[in-house]
Amino acid sequence: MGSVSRSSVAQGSPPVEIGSVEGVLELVRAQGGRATTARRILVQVLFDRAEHLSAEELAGAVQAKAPDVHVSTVYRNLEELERLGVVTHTHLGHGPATYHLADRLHGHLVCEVCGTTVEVPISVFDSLRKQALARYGFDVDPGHSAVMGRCENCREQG
Amino acid sequence: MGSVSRSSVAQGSPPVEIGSVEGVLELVRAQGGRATTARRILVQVLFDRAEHLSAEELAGAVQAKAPDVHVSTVYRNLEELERLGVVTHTHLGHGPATYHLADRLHGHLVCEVCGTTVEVPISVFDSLRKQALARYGFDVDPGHSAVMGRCENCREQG
DNA sequence: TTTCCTGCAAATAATTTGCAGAACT
DNA sequence: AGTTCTGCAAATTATTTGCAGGAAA
Repeated sequence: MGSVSRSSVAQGSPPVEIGSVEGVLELVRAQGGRATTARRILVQVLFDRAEHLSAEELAGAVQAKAPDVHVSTVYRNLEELERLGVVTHTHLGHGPATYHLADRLHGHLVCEVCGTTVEVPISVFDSLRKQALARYGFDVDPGHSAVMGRCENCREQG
Repeated sequence: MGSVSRSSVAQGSPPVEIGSVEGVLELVRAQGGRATTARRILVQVLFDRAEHLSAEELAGAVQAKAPDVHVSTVYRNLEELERLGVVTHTHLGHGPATYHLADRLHGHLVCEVCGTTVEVPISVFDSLRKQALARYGFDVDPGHSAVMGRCENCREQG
């Protein structure tokens, strides 16, 4: 137990550190992938901006640094990063899917009136999770879920 | 208690009975809407088939009776019926939105592997609901929500 | 120099909208 | 008759895919 990635064994490959841009790129390389400019900038953006961003928005942010990067490239990279467990996406009701780093795990409460997303700790899903597993054999993935309803603001108005 | 819609009062307008096709159409008329063929068949289909159906699938079912009804008409009618509180829709992860009668209220567990939807009583959401309200002022709408995860089958395989 | 990646264009899927004519009331 | 609805075509939005050239390893 203890340090998972620090110990340097004789001539083993260096530990993969997933908490940094270069760490993620190393992981990509370890899987036979390559550290391209588009990829590096996308990962950088994901680290810099913690919000829920759509592929389109991510593309915009990437294009601020490298104007030629196409949305389709962003989609392909997001897919790849998701396969590696670095990124997670969520379907928030209407609108496009949103993406963020997998380590920032949380549930989503999405207002069906104004669209605002409230991030909540996954512990809020504990009871639901337990019941779903016991009664339906269903293993809830809170980070991938969007629960609809009305946010405080809209509740006061409506 | 008992019959909600049977009593015939002196000369008041007849009570709107929402539990039948004609009842729904009456409600539509009461709002200035019209009882068209497309509308009637769509409502019929919604009563007959309790499953989660996409607009496309509903259109298909309607077209079995009236071949010329267009998907866009189905979309427009679903929107209208939703406004009247007769129909509810849910976004189930990927894929199209699905629709069903509002009285069949339940939550949805959607398998992120095979796409299967498990319907669960909204009581499964009680704890989540209570916490969301107390801690975030957020009023969860369980019937509109899709919680992602893995169904029993896919859990056994993966 | 080999394989992976990218940009671009075009395809696909889901939904929405404009419009002129058809159908309810 | 007057307004609401409908079918169709075309526009929109989100995402995926084929391909030929460009770039990491």
